[in-house]
Amino acid sequence: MHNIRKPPTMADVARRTGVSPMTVSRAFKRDSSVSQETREAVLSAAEELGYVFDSTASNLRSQRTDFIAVTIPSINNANFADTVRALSDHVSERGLQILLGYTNYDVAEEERLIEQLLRRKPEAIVVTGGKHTPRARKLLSNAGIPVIETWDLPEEPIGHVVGFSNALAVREMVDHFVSVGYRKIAFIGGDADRDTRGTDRRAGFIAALKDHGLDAPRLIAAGPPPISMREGANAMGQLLERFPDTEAVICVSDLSAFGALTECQRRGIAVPDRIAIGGFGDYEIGAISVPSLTTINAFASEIGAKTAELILDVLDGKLDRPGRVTIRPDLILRQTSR
Amino acid sequence: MHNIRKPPTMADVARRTGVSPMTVSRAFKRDSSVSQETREAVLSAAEELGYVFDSTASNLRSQRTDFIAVTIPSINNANFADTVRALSDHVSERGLQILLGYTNYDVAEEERLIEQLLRRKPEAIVVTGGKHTPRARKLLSNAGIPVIETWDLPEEPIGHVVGFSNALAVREMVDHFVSVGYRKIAFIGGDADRDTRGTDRRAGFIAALKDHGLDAPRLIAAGPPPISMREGANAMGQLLERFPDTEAVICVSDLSAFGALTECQRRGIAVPDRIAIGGFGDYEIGAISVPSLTTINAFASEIGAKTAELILDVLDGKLDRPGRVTIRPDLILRQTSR
DNA sequence: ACTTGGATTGGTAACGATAACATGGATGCC
DNA sequence: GGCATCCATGTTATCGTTACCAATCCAAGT
Repeated sequence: MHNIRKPPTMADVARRTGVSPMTVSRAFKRDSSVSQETREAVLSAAEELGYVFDSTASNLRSQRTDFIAVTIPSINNANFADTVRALSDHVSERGLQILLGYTNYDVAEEERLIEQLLRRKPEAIVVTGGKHTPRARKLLSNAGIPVIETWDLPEEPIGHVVGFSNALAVREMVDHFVSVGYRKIAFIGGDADRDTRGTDRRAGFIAALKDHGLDAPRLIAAGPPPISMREGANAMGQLLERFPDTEAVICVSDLSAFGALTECQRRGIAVPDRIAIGGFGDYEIGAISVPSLTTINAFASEIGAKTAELILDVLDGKLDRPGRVTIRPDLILRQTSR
Repeated sequence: MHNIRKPPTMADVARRTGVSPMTVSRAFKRDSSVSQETREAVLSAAEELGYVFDSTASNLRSQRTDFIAVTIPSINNANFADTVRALSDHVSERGLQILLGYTNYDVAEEERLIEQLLRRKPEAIVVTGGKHTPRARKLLSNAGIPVIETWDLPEEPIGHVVGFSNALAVREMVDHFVSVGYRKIAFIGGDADRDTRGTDRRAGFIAALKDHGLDAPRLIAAGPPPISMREGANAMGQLLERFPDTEAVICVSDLSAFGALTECQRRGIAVPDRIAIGGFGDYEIGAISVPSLTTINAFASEIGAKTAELILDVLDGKLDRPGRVTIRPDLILRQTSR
């Protein structure tokens, strides 16, 4: 027996409780001043009526949505997922909710997504990376809310930044590889410029080799991002055929590095004795695989946590100028390299 | 030079274009009847003013949010991510946007999340799994929107269902393992009942063994979910110590199966000659690892796609009674088993 | 010339909550 | 006791868009 009538509103709850709608509204907030007694009466009346608080009305009137908009390249990437989870955990304590979208590693898609997200009037917007279309930059600048760029250190930040230099992180690995004697070092990454962090990593690789007086002819393009295990395996196959004397390879992520490792295993090529492998991102697989992967920990969760902290500070008015949190990635040496 | 004035509204755009606000509203919709000329004039005036459409007002007045609420146990799980991505891709073509939350494998958390999501007035809500608190069930039933339970086949569905039987899927693997001669078969899964799909898989495992006249004493609890690679490796260690004569082990997911595999590799135990391993979920790692993992493909993306289809049909009024889409998981035999 | 009908545009009120201000009563302090 | 203060609650107007209905215009048909 289900009446098909309009769902109850605060006015209905108010009537039933014998108070004004305003009091009902207050009862549903955490901190507003309502007597304990009244609050309980209101809430139980609401429960009886099956009342569900209507955020849409609240959002319009109060000009607050308690949304934090977030864009990531892919929803299916453990690094970004870690960042989002940490971010979500921290801001949800304050009643803020993540509104997530993914760009598929495409700045045009990112622009569309940013526009769509801004229409929802979030309290702040977090974007992954520091490269955007001009219109996206403009939209973000004019949004009138805190903008946080992450996973990168843009030269001209739009607002706040919580990130690290992808190029420098890879350079650290190159430096180490050269210091232990590797000279013929290759890089496996995505095509062209879609994944801007991947592109930065490759650029860092080339620059680092150059500083050691080494050329970088061994660049393997593994296809359009996302570059995952399968692409890594294929790329390793190409590398072994085109440059069989390669001594070490740095991959754009642990996923491709693991794929590359398995290709070596399939071909009976000893890792690291015949070829060393380095990854990026400190994914769980790198710690567990046999042999375990040398990699770079970019502290994905910490990026999320720091971003949350920054957002809360800005919303509390505790920070009036653009914040810049620099994460220092860590080189983790494991079994796939010396 | 940044004026701190109120952001422009449709009224401002209307004034500048020399039309009524109503016409501006129409120009921002896809199909409304406005002349091409007028629409372009409105849109360019909007761009000049830096006008951003305000969904919050639209949502309230039109009583539509174009949100599809989705709950998943963990944001960091490739299976659920695949489902959400497919779902998102299909519904976004119709202007619908995913509003995602995660429950951390906890029904109490799920209840809180469902309540929070429903306040946002989504057009439909998709939940993972078929086990909920009584209050969560009630909230969903009374929400007045389509409810879709996924990744499970609940006995008493709340509304629509797009899923499969976790127990039957595992049974298929058990049947195969028995048919090729394994008898001493173990199961690695999470503690107790938090991950209800994991629990169903274990129950299916026990029931299947029983039907073959076999006992199931080899149940290894790998800790609270999520059970990932590390937990799988630890559990395999326990298994090898407590039941060294085990011939095969079925793991609650490919992640734990891979962890288990690596533990064998570390201990020099031959897979599958000394012990066979089966996983669940057909994660990429299972196809790439050496040896590759025998697993069950539950068609995560297809669940998302079918869910999207179902939602669109219901919203279009093409489906008036509860839909039930049953996915048939596929046993994939690879190198970790006969 | 006059009606008919489709296409385009406008006017008005309303969605359901809450910000801002007001009020009545209890409490505290000198 | 008198006045300031605080607490709990009420009143009114409003957030920005769009549903609903009305009006206008022009082309086509009789």
